[in-house]
Amino acid sequence: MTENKDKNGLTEKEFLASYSDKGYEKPSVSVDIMVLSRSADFSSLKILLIKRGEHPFLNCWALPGGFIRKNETAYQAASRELEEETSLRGVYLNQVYTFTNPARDPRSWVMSVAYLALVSDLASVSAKDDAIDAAWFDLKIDSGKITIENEALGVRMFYSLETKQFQNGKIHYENWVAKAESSEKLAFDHIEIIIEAFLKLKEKFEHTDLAFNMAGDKFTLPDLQALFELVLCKKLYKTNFRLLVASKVEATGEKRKSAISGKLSAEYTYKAQ
Amino acid sequence: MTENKDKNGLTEKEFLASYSDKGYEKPSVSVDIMVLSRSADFSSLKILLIKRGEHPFLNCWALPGGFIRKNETAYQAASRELEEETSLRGVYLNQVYTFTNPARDPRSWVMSVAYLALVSDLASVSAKDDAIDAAWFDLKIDSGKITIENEALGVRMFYSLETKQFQNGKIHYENWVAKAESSEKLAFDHIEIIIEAFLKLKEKFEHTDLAFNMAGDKFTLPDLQALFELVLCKKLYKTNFRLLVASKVEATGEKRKSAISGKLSAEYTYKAQ
DNA sequence: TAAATAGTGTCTGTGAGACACTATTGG
DNA sequence: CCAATAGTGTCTCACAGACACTATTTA
Repeated sequence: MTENKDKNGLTEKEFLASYSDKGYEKPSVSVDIMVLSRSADFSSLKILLIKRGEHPFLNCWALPGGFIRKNETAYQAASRELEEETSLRGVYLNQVYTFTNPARDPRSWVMSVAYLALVSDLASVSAKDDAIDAAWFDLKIDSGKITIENEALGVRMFYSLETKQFQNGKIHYENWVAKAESSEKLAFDHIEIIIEAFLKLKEKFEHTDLAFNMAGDKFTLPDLQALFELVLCKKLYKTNFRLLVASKVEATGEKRKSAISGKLSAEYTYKAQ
Repeated sequence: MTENKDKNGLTEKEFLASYSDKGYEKPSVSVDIMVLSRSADFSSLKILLIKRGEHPFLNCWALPGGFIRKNETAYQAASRELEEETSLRGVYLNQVYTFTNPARDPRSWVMSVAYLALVSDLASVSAKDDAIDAAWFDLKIDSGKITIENEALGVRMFYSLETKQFQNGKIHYENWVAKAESSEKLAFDHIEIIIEAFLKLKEKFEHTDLAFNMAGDKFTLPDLQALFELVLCKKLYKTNFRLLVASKVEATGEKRKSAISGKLSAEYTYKAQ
């Protein structure tokens, strides 16, 4: 194979030496990261947003992210940006979807590889670099609407969701399309990224151990259940829930106050299979 | 917002007019498509490969695909390439994963957005453009190995699979890593794309209606079951299988020979919910 | 006529969904 | 002491897994 010559009589080595891709127009490729956590009392989901200091979408809130550099993978870029902007390391980080609408960035042709990061402790973040204007927002996604707000900052963004039918081959799908209802809006197509990442999270939450990336090292079962209910957007039955997680948790022997109720509960840790 | 000026005193309009991204090095972005079908008698999965006529990987077999153009989405690019290379239109086509290893293409920095396409009829493809050297290969993925072969062409590619442990946040995963065991190999990292796409297909096959994109307009239940067994890599029980698909199919009233056994069976069509 | 396959009946175990109940504890 | 919550028992229903059996038909 390596000895084969192409129609111009070049070997692979010769071809590569002479190869140039200067002729083609190319896109920029960025990563955008949905960093998701929960409030200390397990009463709401939290999403990390960064205030843009530059055009376009100057002063708008946006997902953290940045451009992929020449000698790194998208994962490495997401990991690097996450550490630069939040000092977070070693957290759950996974590719969600790649957004390629050529009109998604008014500057130029920019694609974005979306990532989802899960964090258990809010405090581990905002410390670092105060030059960057970052803040945790409450994220509420329920039937028909998305609310993203930070009361202390007086910011509230509100989207309504329509279900839109479409078809792929023989399969009929329903998808959510968000429409901004507030004057403040997220930058770019970041609301779409949030929807996609949240759907993926929901899908995996019941059948994998994702929850334990958001629960903290030690937790009570009432608190863990509250977390599941936040993500799955529905009430769970205590008995069924405890059966579900029974094989994945281990009692520490300690008792402590549930964040959610202030009553004493047994304390557990995650037990990897 | 649109009236705000940035630190250089520019409005968004002025900023965009002066914006240039010429300074940054950018990757090329391609789409690669795993086109999957089945043999007429439902006895094996078929994958469409194209013989490369250029360096690198000259004369190697590769997934169909090509570069994304400036004013299209990745989906449109995949759709266009699929039609150009196979004349297929309107088939199931879905994004799988984005591969970004900077070393995946020896020419230069090339990312690839992988797509999975499902096709019910082999014949609908190879007709078109005979300048392109395209062929259907048998695809067998079972415990520990992948075989991709076309007996008529005398081509057989063989990979062994190792399960590799890795960790993401608190979650421990197992992933498959393929190692080529034959002299002929697929181009680029296409074996990884095949693995990823096949895993995604398996995941969705039982819980969505993907199967009906590969079954054909009319089919018998024994044939449909054979298809499920090919994709899920395991034998199914007739009773349970028929219960599973009962609500998704509708008898046409006709009887016909099962492709798999040559015996008369009732004929069904897909009934979308 | 025999071997193979289409098609149906039914038993099992598992897990989600749903209540009811007791034990404990903070206010 | 009472209201709220931790924790447990158990019933139901849907469904996957597993056999056994009858009906049909090709070879």
